[in-house]
Amino acid sequence: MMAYTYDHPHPAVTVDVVLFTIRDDDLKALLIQRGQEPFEGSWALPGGFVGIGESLRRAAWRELREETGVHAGYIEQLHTFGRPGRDPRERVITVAYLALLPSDRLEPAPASDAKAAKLFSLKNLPDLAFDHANILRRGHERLKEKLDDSVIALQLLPVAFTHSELRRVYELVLGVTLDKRNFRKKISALDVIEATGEEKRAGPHRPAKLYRAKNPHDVPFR
Amino acid sequence: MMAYTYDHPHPAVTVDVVLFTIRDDDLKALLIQRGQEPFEGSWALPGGFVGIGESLRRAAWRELREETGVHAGYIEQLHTFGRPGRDPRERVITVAYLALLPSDRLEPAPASDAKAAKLFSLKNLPDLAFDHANILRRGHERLKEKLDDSVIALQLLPVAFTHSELRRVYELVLGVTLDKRNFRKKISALDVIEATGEEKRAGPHRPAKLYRAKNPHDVPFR
DNA sequence: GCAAAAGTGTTTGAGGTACACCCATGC
DNA sequence: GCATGGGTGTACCTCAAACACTTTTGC
Repeated sequence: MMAYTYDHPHPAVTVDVVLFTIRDDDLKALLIQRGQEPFEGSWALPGGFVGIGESLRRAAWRELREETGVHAGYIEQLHTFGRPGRDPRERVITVAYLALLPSDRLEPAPASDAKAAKLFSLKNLPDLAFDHANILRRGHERLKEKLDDSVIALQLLPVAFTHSELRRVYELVLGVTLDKRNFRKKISALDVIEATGEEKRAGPHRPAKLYRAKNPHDVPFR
Repeated sequence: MMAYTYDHPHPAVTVDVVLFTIRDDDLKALLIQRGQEPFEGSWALPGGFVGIGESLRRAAWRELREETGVHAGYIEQLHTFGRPGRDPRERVITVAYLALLPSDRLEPAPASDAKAAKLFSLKNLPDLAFDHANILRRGHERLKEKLDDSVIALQLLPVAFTHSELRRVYELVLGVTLDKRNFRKKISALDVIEATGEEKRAGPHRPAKLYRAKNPHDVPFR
């Protein structure tokens, strides 16, 4: 067993990932069931220790992949949580990340030291380990803030999507209902999507036009 | 000499503080001159290692005080910077804080392992150690963002201030000039300041009414 | 009296909100 | 033919931006 020695005490540094997606007409967060103490068996955010030569963002991306099989699309730093005592083992400072992924690119597959990886509706969350409930809440708040002044909603949709689907993202994240016509006007003013020319038939009603992001920069890592 | 041993490598965790104030009709940042390697003699943000049982915010506040003699008023977490190699000694992850203080409550007094502590105009910054130039830039960006949708500007003013002084804070931080009448209307709509009844005489012109924050919560730690 | 900043309203344009009907389809 | 969601336009209101003159003082 290797040992690492320092002349002053060092906290441990972890990353944790709040990943949101939309599935079954619901905003969901990806959680894992811990396979180790502390909090063995509890649900928690995917995350883990930062490698000593690894960037924080890369660690977040790696831990998410290792514990859930999910390759994050969009990912941004959220906040750093370091209250002494938040981890019963030792002083642990965690850098939280917010990640978004369209449901069609997400199939949880528990691995590493997770017993299970599952999507949970925000309306029906289990108790979470550590201070993860708080981190998740902050992730949701950040997502709401960003939705208003950016095209981040495209990160939660497949490559081609209908206007209704886009509007539904806003409604689910913000927890409101939006006027169809006003929403079209707003999106049109942003000038960030364009019709693909295709249509989507989905039931006994007029088919919906499909759209895509105009600027590939709005949908990185795709 | 004590030694601290762990079974996997731990990065060091520091805090760094971007403190802004307004002095001599200019937006200034507080910097220290390093008294130790690495970057001995270089200018840098005040900051240092987080105590093993100390919260991040408290560490930021303490390091600022120890290195510059300044007791921060407003302080909020900015971002965490952890690129491997940003510190030549070892892996160091730093949690940056944004702090604001009215000039009348700030008298830099170098201490601890700083050779000097001084305010620098943002227009005339020296080269900075580590990635501190980048952190400082992010601090300024955050300050600009927050100015628009909060009453944070009050953190940069003395208890009583004139309308012109308040407007000048916005102008200096945002780097624009603002219309006197429109600005009054905007502030009035926010409903966060009230006249003290006093006036300020400052030269061969009509005296200006003095104002203060209505809600003490807008000026915490004062 | 003159120089200097304080103080004060109105007009205009843009953007957000409220609101109702026809269209194309599957069954 | 009917139920279902897709698609469209107008009126109103609020807020941001442009813009000029009078007031009070120190010298």
